[in-house]
Amino acid sequence: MYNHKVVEKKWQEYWAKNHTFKTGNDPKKKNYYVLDMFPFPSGKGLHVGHPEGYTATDIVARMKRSEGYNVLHPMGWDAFGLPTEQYALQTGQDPAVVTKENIANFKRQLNTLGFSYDWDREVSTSDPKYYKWTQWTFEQMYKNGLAYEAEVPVNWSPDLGTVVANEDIVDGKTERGGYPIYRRNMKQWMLRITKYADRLLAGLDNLDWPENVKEMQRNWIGRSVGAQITFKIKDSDETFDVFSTRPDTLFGATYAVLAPENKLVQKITTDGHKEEVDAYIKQIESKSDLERTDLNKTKSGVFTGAYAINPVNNQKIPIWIADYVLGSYGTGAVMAVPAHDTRDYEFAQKFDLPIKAVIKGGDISKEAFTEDGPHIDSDFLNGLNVEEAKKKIVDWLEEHNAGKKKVNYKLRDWEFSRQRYWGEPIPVIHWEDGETTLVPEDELPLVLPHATDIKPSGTPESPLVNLKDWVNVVDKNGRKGKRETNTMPNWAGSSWYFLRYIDPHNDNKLADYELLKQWMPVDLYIGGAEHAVRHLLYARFWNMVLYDLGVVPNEEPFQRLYNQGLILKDHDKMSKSKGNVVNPDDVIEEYGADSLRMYEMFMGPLDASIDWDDNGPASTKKFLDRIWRLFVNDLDLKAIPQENVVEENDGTLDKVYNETVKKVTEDFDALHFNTAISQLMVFINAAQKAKTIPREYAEGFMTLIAPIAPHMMEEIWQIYGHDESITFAKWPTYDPSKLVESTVEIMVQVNGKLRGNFDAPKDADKDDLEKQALALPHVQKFLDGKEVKKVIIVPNKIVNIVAK
RNA sequence: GCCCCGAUGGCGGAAUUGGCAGACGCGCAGCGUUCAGGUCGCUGUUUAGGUAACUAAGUGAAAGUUCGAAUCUUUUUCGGGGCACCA
Repeated sequence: MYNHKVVEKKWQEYWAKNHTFKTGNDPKKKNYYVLDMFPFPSGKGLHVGHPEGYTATDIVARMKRSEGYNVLHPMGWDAFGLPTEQYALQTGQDPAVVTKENIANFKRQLNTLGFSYDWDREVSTSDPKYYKWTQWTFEQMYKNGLAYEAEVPVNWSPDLGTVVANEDIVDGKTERGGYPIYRRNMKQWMLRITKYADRLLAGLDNLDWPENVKEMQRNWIGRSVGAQITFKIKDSDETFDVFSTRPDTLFGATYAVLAPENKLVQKITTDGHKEEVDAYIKQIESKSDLERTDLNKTKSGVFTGAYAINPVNNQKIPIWIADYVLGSYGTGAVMAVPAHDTRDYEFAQKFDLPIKAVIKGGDISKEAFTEDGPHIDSDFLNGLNVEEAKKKIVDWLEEHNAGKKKVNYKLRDWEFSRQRYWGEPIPVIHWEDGETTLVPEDELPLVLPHATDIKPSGTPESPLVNLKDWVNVVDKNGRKGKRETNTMPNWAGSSWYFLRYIDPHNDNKLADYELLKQWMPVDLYIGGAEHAVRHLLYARFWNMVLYDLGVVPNEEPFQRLYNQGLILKDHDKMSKSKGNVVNPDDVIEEYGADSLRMYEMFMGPLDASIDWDDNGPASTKKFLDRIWRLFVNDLDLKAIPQENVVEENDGTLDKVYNETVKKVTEDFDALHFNTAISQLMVFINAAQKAKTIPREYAEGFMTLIAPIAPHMMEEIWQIYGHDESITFAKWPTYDPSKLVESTVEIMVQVNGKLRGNFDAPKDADKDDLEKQALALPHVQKFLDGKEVKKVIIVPNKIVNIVAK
């Protein structure tokens, strides 16, 4: 009887000992790079969601090896990060030690699943040999003006003791922990990702990615085209710019609004309104972002007492401040056209500001009219529709030096500083004379010093500030300086790990250019949809920067991307607090890794979120046991092939075998594992009924299913007398001539309803088919008393008789 | 509020181009094996009527296009995901 505990261990040891999955480098073969999103090694270990994507890539990797490719299938660790630091803090441990333990546990678990990783290429983002190159890339960015320090409004989380990036905020709260965030001005390291906005947008078009992920990135980048318009302030030399996608409505601007944080506010507010304005600003500042959005269910704002001059008609319009105008987008100021913008309309209604229609259509006594129509009351724009008017007004603005065409993005520069300990030190020194320099390249890596007190400082400094010996430096001229104490976010290390796998031990370069050229871009990248924006946008940006530096050969790193779905329990996400977590260790113990792998692939489409069925692994185990009994005769001393597996082929299984080879090959390539497995079951059902099974077909079947259930297939392969691992067994091919039969079944319909069928030779004459169909007694019954109007014949499929 | 995706038996899901709806598996029922249970093998399983052949209905709902619709079009309901004052 098959014992998964013994056999799986046996082959896992065999693969490790023989380095079976060492990346091939045969120049005669083509290369294939199949990549998993590497995990964050948390203390909880793997849950059953991890193996889903990992099994999918493993199947593809094993299939490609069999098809004769050099395959790169690596694994590593996204090892820096806040959760480890918090856990270490709570339990009084060193994050480095915790990380090491967690990695060991993850690696053990991955190995019990039988994944075919090339462990000689393992990387960890917290390894100084690795983050040397994270720091090196940062320095290149700094030298090229892509990394800079700035006093910017940031998302401060007092609970996490650090700022977080815009990308890390969900529903106004931190993505990790769900803590409130507050706007606060802080000096931060920033990466100029906005410079790449257009390329990040354009590059999406040629990628084989899920459409929704592309759409999310497009929305995140948020490109919009409009005009920047300059307004003068009445009785003042000051001016301000607004951005608008609807410059054509300029004649309908009846007031202007500045963001409360706009610096101009203090300058222009008149004495009579100062108190009110200051009170409003103060109220806004004390609220978290979430409260601010709640607050804004109804509009709020105050008048500054100042007026702006509309450049197109020299009318004076009041300037208000309101927090529905964001300081961080566009120019932090808008011209308000209440007649044709719903937000401005709501505001004008509340504060009784004038509403002036400049486009015909709609009823502005009820709501804003935002659709297209001819312009009215707009001087030289009258009669034009929106598109024409936009062009004309931009020309006019440029002619009169009052504005210009402008493209704006929602994307903002990447906030790159974290006030925490467990991350890559930013390799920068601030000198007493105000100069800022990089740590020289030949001194990299700048190693994160060991620290015992890693409590967040609650200030813009990280816990590193307490390590005086490390922080304080003196140069050769006796000039004193302090090291940057902020660390990088853990998105840094994960933005380029796929490059390091290609040349993981290189001490002189991030990776060898020639090797990168051989392997990049990644052919297939599978991971969770939660990384649709952040990781995938950062990684594309990082790779583009390296591309511009001539370090990597491709602008886009991931050619084909796929998101696996979630595995649910009782129609809900698995989580410790709900107590519905399934541990893969338990499933492997009871049913074996092969059964778990197969079940997760058989559940349904890879990208669907599906409920975990507790007896799912039992059902795939049952199927695997059937395969074992069909092919293997267990004798007391030794297992041998079953005697009905023979050298001769009686032809019974020709069709189903060739169909199986075709369907499984195509389905694996398309990542349709659930239907591939059902076809493998169809073959076994047929083989079980057959008197004999040709050895060629038996072994071909083993090769097809080995990527899903590698342990058992290695064992059977060995029983069938092979000395080598099934890993490199040649992938079977099919004979198309065996797929078609000489006779086909023709379905007969009367008025579209199925009434009978008959067998006919393939590609039979249409007239014959019609005659035979009409002659069927059952069909005759339905034609009784009716006149045949028309007969439609689909060759080799259907005859439809239309009768009345 | 806006954008995207989806809805098929008791359950998970199959169904190239519009052409036999429900592959494959789970579950359930019956029979055999077994002292018994489990395993294993066989049979049945969309619903209604009928011993059966067969008939009728049937892919969230309503309408449409077509000889023919799970598949295409329109409207609508529900579910999931994303964005959310982005001017």
